[in-house]
Amino acid sequence: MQLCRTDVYIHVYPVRTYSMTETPTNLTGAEIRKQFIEFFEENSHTFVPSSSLVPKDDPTLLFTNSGMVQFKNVFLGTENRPYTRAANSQKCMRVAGKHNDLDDVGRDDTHHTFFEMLGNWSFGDYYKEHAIQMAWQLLTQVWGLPKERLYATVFKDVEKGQLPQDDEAANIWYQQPGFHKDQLLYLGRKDNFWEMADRGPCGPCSEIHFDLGEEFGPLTYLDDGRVDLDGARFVELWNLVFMQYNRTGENDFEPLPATHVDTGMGLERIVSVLQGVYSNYKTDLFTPMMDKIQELAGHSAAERAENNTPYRVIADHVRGAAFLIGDGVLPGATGQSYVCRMIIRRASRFAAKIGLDKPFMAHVAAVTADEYGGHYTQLKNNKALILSAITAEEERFLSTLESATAQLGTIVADLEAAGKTELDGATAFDLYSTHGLPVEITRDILEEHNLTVDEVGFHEAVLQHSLASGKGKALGVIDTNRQAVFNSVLSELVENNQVPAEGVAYDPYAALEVETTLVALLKDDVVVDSVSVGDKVEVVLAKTPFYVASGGQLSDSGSIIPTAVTNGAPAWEIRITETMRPVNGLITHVGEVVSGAPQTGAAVWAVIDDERRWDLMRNHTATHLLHAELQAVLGDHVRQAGSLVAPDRLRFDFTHNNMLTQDELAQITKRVNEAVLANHAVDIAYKTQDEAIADGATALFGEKYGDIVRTVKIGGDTPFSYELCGGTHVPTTADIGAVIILSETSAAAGIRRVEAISGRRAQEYVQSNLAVLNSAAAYLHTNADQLDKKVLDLLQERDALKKKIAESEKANALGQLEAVFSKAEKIGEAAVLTARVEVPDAKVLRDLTDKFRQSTGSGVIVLGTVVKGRPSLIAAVTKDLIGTVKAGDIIKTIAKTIGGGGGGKPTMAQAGGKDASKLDQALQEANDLVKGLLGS
RNA sequence: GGGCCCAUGGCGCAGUUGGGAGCGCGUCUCAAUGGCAUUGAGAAGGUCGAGAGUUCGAGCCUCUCUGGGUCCA
Repeated sequence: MQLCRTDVYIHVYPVRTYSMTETPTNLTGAEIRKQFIEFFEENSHTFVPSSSLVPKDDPTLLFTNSGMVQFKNVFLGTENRPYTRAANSQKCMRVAGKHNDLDDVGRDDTHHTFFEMLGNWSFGDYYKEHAIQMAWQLLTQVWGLPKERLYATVFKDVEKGQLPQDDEAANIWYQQPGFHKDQLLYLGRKDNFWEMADRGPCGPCSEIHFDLGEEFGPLTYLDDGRVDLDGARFVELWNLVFMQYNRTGENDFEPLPATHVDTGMGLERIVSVLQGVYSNYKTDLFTPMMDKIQELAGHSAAERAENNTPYRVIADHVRGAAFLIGDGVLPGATGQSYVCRMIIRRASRFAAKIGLDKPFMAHVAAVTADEYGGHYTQLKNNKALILSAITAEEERFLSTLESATAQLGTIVADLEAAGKTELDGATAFDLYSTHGLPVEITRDILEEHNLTVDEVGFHEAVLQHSLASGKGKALGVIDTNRQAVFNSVLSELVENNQVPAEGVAYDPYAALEVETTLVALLKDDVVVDSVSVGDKVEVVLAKTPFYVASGGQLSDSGSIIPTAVTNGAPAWEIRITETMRPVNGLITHVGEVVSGAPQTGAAVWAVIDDERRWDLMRNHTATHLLHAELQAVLGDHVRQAGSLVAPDRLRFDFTHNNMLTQDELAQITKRVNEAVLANHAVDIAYKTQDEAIADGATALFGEKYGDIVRTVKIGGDTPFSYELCGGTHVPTTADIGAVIILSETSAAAGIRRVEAISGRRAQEYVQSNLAVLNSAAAYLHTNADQLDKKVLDLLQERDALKKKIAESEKANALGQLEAVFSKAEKIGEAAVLTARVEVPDAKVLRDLTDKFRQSTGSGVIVLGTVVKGRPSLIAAVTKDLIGTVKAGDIIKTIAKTIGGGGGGKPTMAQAGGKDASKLDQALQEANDLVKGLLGS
């Protein structure tokens, strides 16, 4: 298997002459990318397609930020690939975390959010000599870069003097044909030593720098007389990393069993050098988008030149957003999705500066998709989605701005009314953090009113907000200690031959129980030999039938019991609730010891809960049917955007802009159930990724494909569902039973969510709902199919009766009032009435007081009643009297008498209490009180 | 993962130490005009996101949850 060659064949391309300023190459960016890959293919490298921008199974990274990300586990020794030499052009994103270039984008010619990194790799194959040799040949012979302008750096441990200086690399450089020996420099750890993390594989590196020439200024020199490569006239082209150590401690470097090469060269940069344009944005990687922006803005060449920054920002960000959406990252509020939103909004802001204040980016994104779709097919395949998602985000941003701007409008009015000239920082920040109004826009609007923002206060608010947010654990970051524990567990097990070199044997597709060995036990992340009842543990087995949650399907649950039987029963049992893959190659079973004392080394049965597993399989296959029928009924724009396969339900998110109609839902349900009844075989096959895609299998977003993929096909030779999928499925579709869609909702902008049940749950659901329906029909003396009409009739009847009762009660109460009106006394001009009435609720009491106030020009009324055993009081005063007597005051006083409280406005107040027997007393008090007030 | 904001009729919104659920647009009916645009009069339409709590009383206060917005990680 090992493809270890010592005689490196270097393919010789025809020599190309090249002179920097006079005749730059006419190669396009796409051709340069292609030549890079072909050059290394000719040198026995395997072309490995770029992995997704979203690193799978790597919670420490938000985005793929260099070419080696997809090979990380190969370097760590936990993953094997069928090749030892690889080359690719990797999609990268640097907008978050340690590498964050966002604020620099647009200000200069070299920074990007999204970029491509060319690289070649050796996994225990060739080393320094051939890596340098091939790099030199590609740059000088194939691409014809002038040798006198190329500088190389190698490692010297100037900081600590601990590691040997890399004379080996230096000597190789000296041997390269035409290399200028005085153009080699030794640099320290900061520049020329590469580490993946604090611990792990690392080694010296060698960088190749290019001298742009005199027009970028004179050569500058360091104190010791060496040329300063950080000077303005140099660009770093290529970094060759030579991995040879495993760092095990602060000062401990052990030699790796095999040495590796990892190189990286920014595509945009090498293209700008080869095309002789000195700005990444002037290469043909960007000019088509820049031209489109100019066309949309209607600018002249001079206007375009004046607005270089907005042009660069828009071109970069739209390109980045297109690639993100192509990899399934839609604009949203968290994680990667937020970054996608952020760059679209940032572009929108800069677009406004050049008059593009309506959604327009889809036109630019279309150019990106066309230009890059040849090499990156996901751009071509998802073009419609990319365009619609970008437009939707622009629209959302514009409407957010509109409502936030309106809010700022009232704030401005208040400021001006108060005669202030400055908006406080907290408010400015609140407009941003709560309502999404960027502070730049706030400043612009304030400026129009000759107002300013308190910048100091604003920055303080930013800091506080960031501090408050940082306290929460960052998204899914596994702490490195835990990872180290699991890595050492795995390597020890492999070393002792307790698990195979490629890790724990994983086969969730065959038997539901297997006989194996318990090879490790962990409690609180510490390896232990035995555990006891009640302990929460993690169990490692040599092989496992337990499914590890992935692709939306949840883990299996089950038991681990010893094969040895004591007194007719297993000596112990561990209940497993979840399985995990903390590091590649290692699978842990998370659970609790329910009996006995399990020990490492025991021969065991690993037994899955089979009914639950069948529920999962039914729901997973049902998900595939649903996906296929959604696409068939709604159209080809339907793409999976998330999926949950649980034992009791399935949830499927997909891209679609409108709510589904009842008709569509009915049709989809019908078709899915027809597919179930047709009893199609579910065919599982393993093939290469290329074969599967060529065969018509649906590749989902964000999948990291190995070289061999698992395909799930339903419908025989003319399949209607054909997906790449690692999940577990029923053998034939009739095993699913009925599929019932329970709900259809919105999951996010442009994404609908369907929830459904199948199998046992569907059966229970139908049975229990039918029971309810039938008993309801029986109560109403009708049949189930007439029930809805009957209920409607009853509701109408009920409403009519309620209305009638309310009217008659009100009439009755008014009648009472007329009867008590006569009891009203005259105190001066004012009529005073306190009375007890019988009414159904407090609302009628209010109606009565209204009636009183309407019929007497001036007066005070206090009414009392008892509703459901509790006393209730109301007082009302006509407006002319509220200077003398206030309804609220009366109520507050007399409410105490009935053991309650109350209040209200001067004209009307209410109270409730507990002691109904004191109601008459309270009314008498009210009468005395009012007379007293009016009399005085 | 954390901070803040929002949720009231079909839509857009108001609702002021807790005490009458309202406005505009739209819908329906009637009238004016030969008809339409339109105008006038009237009507229907709301579990105030869900649940719990405090209170005599909650759209309003407290807590939990759900959905949406927004920023930070």
